[in-house]
Amino acid sequence: MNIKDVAARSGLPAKTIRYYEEIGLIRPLRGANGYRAFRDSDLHKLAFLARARGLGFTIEECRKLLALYEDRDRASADVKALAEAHLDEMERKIAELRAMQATLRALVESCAGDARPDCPILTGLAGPPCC
Amino acid sequence: MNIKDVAARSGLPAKTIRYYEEIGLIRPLRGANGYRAFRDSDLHKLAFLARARGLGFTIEECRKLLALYEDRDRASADVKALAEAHLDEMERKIAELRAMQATLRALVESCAGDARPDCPILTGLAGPPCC
DNA sequence: GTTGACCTTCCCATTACGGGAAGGATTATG
DNA sequence: CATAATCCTTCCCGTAATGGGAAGGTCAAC
Repeated sequence: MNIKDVAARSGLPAKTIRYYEEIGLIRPLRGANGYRAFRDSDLHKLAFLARARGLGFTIEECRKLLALYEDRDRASADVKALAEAHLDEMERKIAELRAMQATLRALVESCAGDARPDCPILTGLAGPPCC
Repeated sequence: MNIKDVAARSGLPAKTIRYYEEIGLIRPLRGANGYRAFRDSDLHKLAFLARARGLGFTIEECRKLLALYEDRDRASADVKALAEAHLDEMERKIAELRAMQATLRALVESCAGDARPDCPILTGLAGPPCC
C-alpha cells in the first residue's frame, strides 16, 4: 500500500503518517522507487494511533500504548494505569475550563452589551473585583 | 520600574513580558542603559493581560480586549461579543473532553487491570468496538 | 574593585502537525 | 509513444505561547 491508501483507510493525513514514521511510531518498508510500502501491520498501528489520538492521548502516551499493544506479555494493569492517568488529566482540564467559564460568565452577565462604553468585563479584567 | 518589578507585580514571568513587547502588546520606554522602563500604564496593561490570559483568552483575543479597554468610545456590546465567543469555545472544548472521557471511561471500566495481558482498552483502540 | 544581582539580545526547544516548493515516479490518456 | 495528471519523495518554514540558557553589558553593595 502507498501512503494515500493508508491515509484513506486510517483516516490520518499523509503528512501525519510521514511524521509518525519520522518520530519512530511506525517503520514502513521502502520500495525500490523509494516509496513507503505499508504492510497491514502498519495500517493497524496507524488506525490504533488515530483512535488513541482521538481520545486525547499525547504522542508519547500513544507510543507507550503502542508498545503495550505489541507486548503480548503486558499486564492490563499497566494499560489501565495509563488510561486512568489520562482520564485524570482530562478531568483536570475540564475543571480548569469550568473555573474560567464561571468567572467569565459572571462578568458577561453583568455586562449590558449595548452601545455604551461602560463594561464590567473590562473593569473586571483591569483590576481585582472591587478595589 | 524594571522588568523584575513589573513581573512581580503583574504575576507574569519576565520572559513573557519581553515577549508581549516583542509582539506589540506593550511598548515600555527605554532608559539610557537600554533597560526597559515600565510606567504604571504598562503595569496596568500587563495585569490586564495576565487576567485575560488566565481566563483562557488567546493572545490575539487579548490584543482586541486591550484595544477595547483603551478605546473610551467602545460599545460594551463588542466586549460582550468577544467574551461570549470565548465562552462558547470553552463550552465546545469541555464537550469534546467529556466525549473523549466517556469513551475512555467505558474502556477503562471493562478492563480488569491485573497482571494478565487481556485488555479491552487495547482491543478497543485496535479496532471498532465489535467487528 | 570585585562580587552578585540585575539587565540585554539571541538562539534553540517545545506539541503535533500543515503548507508548499522542488523534483522524481507512475499511471492514464490521446 | 509522448505528455499530462497524479502520485511520491525530501526539505524547510510556520503555528501558540512561552521556557531555558548562553554571552555579555550594567548597577548596587561591600
